[in-house]
Amino acid sequence: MDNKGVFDKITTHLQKTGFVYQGSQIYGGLSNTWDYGPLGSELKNNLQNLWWKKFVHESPTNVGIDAAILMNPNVWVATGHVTTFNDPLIDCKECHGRFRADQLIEAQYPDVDVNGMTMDDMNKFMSEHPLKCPTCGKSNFTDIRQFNMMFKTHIGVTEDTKSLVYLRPETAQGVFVNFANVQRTTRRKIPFGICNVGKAFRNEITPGNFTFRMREFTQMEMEFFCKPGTDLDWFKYWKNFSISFVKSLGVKDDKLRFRDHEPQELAFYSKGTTDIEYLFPFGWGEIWGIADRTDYDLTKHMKFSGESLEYLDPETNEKYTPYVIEPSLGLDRLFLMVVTDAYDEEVLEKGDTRVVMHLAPFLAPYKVAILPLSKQLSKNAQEIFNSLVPYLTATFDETGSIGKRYRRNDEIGTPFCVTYDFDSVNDGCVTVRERDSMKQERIKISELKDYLMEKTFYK
RNA sequence: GCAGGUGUAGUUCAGUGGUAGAACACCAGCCUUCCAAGCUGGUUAUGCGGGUUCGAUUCCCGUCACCUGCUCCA
Repeated sequence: MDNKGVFDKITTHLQKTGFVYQGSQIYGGLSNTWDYGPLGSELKNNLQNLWWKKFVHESPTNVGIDAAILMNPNVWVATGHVTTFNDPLIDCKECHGRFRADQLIEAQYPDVDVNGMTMDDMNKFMSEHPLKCPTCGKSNFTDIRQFNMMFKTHIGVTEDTKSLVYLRPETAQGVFVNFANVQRTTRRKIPFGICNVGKAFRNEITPGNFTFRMREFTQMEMEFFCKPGTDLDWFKYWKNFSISFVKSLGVKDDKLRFRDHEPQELAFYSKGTTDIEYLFPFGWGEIWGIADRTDYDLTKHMKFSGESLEYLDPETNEKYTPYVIEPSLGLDRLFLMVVTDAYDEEVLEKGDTRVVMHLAPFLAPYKVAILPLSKQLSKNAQEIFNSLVPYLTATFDETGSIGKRYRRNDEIGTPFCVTYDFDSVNDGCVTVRERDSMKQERIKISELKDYLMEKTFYK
């Protein structure tokens, strides 16, 4: 089977089993929006909580915040998002190809400095200097149209420019504008990090590959503030910390790699960026970007807000603007990586196949399935279910043969199946069947909770 | 946004200008009682909106979604 076929199977499986649904499905859908179903939302929450545990709870330096999606529009003026990310697009009227005007001018007139040109400048330049279409070679373009990747909306009832606000294109700025608040209220000393999780919105021209590139997505970001000059050491530290977190989720080592950005592809704010990439069926894809953002953001916010965001080192009395290391992670991509890596079709001895999601137990939507061997035993099995759910996510299934119910749970990644049989009534034991090995062992019902919690705990 | 392709049960596929079929899945009952068994019964579909026609799931137009390629991706 080719890679495309594999990815199709995985995305179909996710939709069939209730991990992910197409958005607004009964209305014919809405392009590239996806809803997480009962299983998917559990898995997504698990990933988010583990990240929070590692980066906030277990960290001696870091704290977390939950910043608003809507921000004062001047935030995005300060960061350059309003001006810099207006892509000047033109279409070739002959072959309908679409291009960025600045890139065409730069390529065909290398002596011209396009960075200083406004949209009007470029339109004027094009009328005097014909541009050739790279595809068909003709010179017949539309006027330049601006394309900004930020979603716009309005506060209040009138849709005038005064009330214009943007949906944040990244969660990072919610941290930067709160840098001084957090530092003061938590009495943090540099170095320390602030973590923020939430939705971000980018009006991409072409999203795609299922949930890999969406217009609405969840970012998990940390901004780690450190003294200038120590930034490279911290960059290495958080790069290694991040990759070890990804590896702890149980994905295959040979499908992970670091990729350093070439100098010319670095974002305007970044001194250096490394991506952690995963080998998806459609190719290597970025999961996590670790960037040295220098003092770019704080400096800009000081300039545009007029507020000081400098840090006074209480020991040396030195005053400086901190540098920032940013490990920035797409939760939806982490999710897609985990489920892609876990999906497997096994051929069994009898020649039939089973679909198995080899999810790490601590990630599984359900840690355990409670299965009465017969419907006559449902009442007792239900009591076991009730006793476990305060501690673990569990599911209960009494329909179909026992083998069928094992398969159903294999398909959604449930690591343990507990069968209550006719002997259980007398000996107080149940059969615990493990997903990956298909091995079974008898466990006392009184010890079941501790047994399962131990086996499904993230360390 | 452009070009090409595709839309029929939950899934995979048939089929037709005149009552839309199957397999698997799902539900119920019987049977069975630790890895997709069997029997019986049952639920569920022509993406949406127009047009042509006596009649459209089928032909035409539009729209929406998906796939492939291009453009884009802080």
